Amino acid sequence: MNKEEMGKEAYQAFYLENYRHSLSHVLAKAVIELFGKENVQYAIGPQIDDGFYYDFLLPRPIVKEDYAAIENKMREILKRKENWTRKEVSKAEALEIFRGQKFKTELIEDLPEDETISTYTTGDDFIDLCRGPHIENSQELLGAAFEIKSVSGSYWRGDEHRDQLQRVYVYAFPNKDELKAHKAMMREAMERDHKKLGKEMELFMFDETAPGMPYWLPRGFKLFNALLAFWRQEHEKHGYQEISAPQIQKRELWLTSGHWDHYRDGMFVLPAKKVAEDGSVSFEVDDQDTYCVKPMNCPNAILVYKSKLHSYKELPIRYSETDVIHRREKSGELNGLFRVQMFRQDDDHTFLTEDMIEDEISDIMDIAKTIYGTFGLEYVAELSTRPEDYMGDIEVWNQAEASLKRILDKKYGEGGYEINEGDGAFYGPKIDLKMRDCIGREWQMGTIQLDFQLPLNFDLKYMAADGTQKRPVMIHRAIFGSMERFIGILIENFKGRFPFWLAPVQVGIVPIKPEHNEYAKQLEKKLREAGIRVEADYADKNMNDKIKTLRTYRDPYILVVGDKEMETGTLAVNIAGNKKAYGVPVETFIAACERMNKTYQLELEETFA
RNA sequence: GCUUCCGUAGCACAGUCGGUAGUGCACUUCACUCGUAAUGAAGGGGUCGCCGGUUCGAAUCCGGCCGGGAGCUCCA
Repeated sequence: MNKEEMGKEAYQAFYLENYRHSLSHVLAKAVIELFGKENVQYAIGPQIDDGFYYDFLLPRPIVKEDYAAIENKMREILKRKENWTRKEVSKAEALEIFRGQKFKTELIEDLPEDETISTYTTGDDFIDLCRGPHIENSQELLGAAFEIKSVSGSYWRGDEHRDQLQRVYVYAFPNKDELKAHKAMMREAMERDHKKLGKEMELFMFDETAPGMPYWLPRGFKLFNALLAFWRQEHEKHGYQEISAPQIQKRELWLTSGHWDHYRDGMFVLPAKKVAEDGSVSFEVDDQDTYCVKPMNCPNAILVYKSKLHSYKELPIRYSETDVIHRREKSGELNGLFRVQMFRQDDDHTFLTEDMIEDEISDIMDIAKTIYGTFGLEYVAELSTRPEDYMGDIEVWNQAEASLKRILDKKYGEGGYEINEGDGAFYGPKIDLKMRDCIGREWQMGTIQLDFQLPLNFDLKYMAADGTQKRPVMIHRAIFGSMERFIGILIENFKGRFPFWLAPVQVGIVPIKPEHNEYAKQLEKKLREAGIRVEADYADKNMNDKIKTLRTYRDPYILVVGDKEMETGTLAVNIAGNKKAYGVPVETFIAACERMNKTYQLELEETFA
């Protein structure tokens, strides 16, 4: 195919892939030349969004000091201007060519007997198993810009029980400018890092004694509460009722729910205290007195549902819950607020009849649209179907999956969503909502899960119109997913400059001299009475110091008050730490703040007319 | 859990060849009373993550553990 037939964009994408993929062969060749062919088992080397990687099994770890040598070797190879030749071989021939290369051998063995196997030879000493296509001569890559990004571990075929390989990640772009732009983007992402901003803005912290369990600091908790208040307001409109329930419960409950069997590794368990006859004390997991810290809210919502008999007329019943939950994670998986062991879901469990499912899920999607839209976030739906370790009747699963597909087809059009086969929860299929932040990263947030299993385990019922008792269906759902993770995403998405309504403290006041304190106090009072989160610095110190601190906190507005303001009753407003507006009447400013709090608008107002 | 890197004052970091610690910001005090990101001076603050080993001597070398980052696997 050529440029004309493919169209410009497709051609560029093809070319980029071809470049990256070909460069990955060059990386493998370089590593082999540096380490010696007999010492290298090379696995696979695909292209990725910003370059490519290649997995190797090597006699020693590759360290940073090796990067330059590898890059130089790659450049040296390109300068040889070697020809790349494609050759089709039989399975037997392929096995012979890659004798001694266990990963290649395994790949070949897994191919069907009649598959056409192609190899690419670069120069006269390097051959790789590859579908292609590739460049024809190394000189085509001479202009390409590449740089080793990092080296890390990865499992052969993603299986943690198999060989752990060293994965060499390389940035690769057609030219230096694009590489430079990409690195600038990476730096931008680093600057947005919520762990860095969270510390700077005093939003949250961690302590070694509680790994993965965030402490919300005063400023951070103001933000947290503002977010939750918004969430509550939206859900109230849709008939949600909030409950709160015990944090720990006897093991018995988790046996009934199935979590003890399916989720035990993820639970913090409190063993029972045993006192022997000789007075010695031990702790054991037993049937009676062992408690589990809740990893999920569902069983409690069910107990609340079960506390009385419900009529079909009451359904759907929606019990929402934002209690703290705890989940044990493997040590290497924790990551700031993105992956924690203690968090709050914006959870809900809805009890309803089968024929209500479609309307209900449609309603949940409307809520999601409103809420994500408030933050300006784009999102896509992803359907996850029956996993291997599923519980329950396969027929029920099939029906549930079919109905979810129907809803998604209706909402987003056929093919307007993704399907993730086998990735559902053990109790039912689910729809996940994934968003993209303003620098293009994808996050899993909301989830909507159908559950036919728990109503069965807990023998749930409702009184149907015909006077018989029937079993309700359950929906687990969350829009933010976890409040903690969502706030982490928001910090990075907004780079700490939150929309006004969400900012921890919305207005900071800086009196220039102590004699302006009295006026500043009146102003502070006025703002607070208007429902605006405000702080003022009355310390006897240089006004520049005060401004600096409030800018670090990223208060949306900083009001500097001095003689002029006192005389005229107006304000000097520092907007987002950057622009300035002078002579703003106090009432006008307050009205703007109240408006932003009411409408949840994204943009910070800059003119106060 | 695995691979790899890291852990020095509240924060950001320096610390050579092993000889019991420094800088900047922040904090405290004094002076300055200031118009939008660093006023000046003085001062306080550290069992160098924890435990053990090597050594006359360990922030430094070795081992284990705890915590953190980047990935893998898993997940909200």
